Amino acid sequence: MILPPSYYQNPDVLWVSQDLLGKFLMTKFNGILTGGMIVETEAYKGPEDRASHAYNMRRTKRNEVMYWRGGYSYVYLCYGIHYIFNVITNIEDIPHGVMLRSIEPVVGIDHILKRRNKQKLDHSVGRGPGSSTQALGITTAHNGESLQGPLIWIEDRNMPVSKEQIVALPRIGIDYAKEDALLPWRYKIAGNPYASPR
DNA sequence: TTGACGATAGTCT
DNA sequence: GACTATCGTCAAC
Repeated sequence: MILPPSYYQNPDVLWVSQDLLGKFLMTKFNGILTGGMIVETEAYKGPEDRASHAYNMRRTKRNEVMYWRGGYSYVYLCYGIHYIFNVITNIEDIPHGVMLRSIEPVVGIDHILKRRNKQKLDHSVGRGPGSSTQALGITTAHNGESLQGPLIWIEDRNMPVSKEQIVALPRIGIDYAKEDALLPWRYKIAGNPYASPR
């Protein structure tokens, strides 16, 4: 089942971040279907979150998509090398989003390995936001894309993830955000080798 | 297993 | 002109 627009328009971005664990992010570009299970996410809570591109309602050409209603992709280039994929949540003009940090490759693994320039599947193939976008072929060309398909969508495949399996940790790479850098808004599935260790 | 560090380019001040 | 929601490699432990 493809997650509907109403799912993304949920007002609680922390809940969505946790609920996305165990869901399947799918892409189909040029007829090539690839996908993986989401095992690690981070929440970004727009206006009051110093770590967010939309802190204090900052609105630029780059982050415009964050102000759309939930259910669209926000993709940007980081450190000049890596594409970062986010799911936009909440209603129009409330810039909340979930960054997808790590996936466990499941569908189209041979294509994923080719994109990642790897010989065989190991834990590093989908670990980290830059790696997971590369694995699924996502670039800034897919910024502002609908998550209802046909290019990008997220499926619920009935993979149960209990509350006890979810670990909350501080987010990564946002030291500039001062006290907000300590907020435990990174979530991962405990023990899953495709998520960040520890 | 952990830690330092360079690569690289778009965006904002 | 400075900064960045990172990754892979290499060296030391």
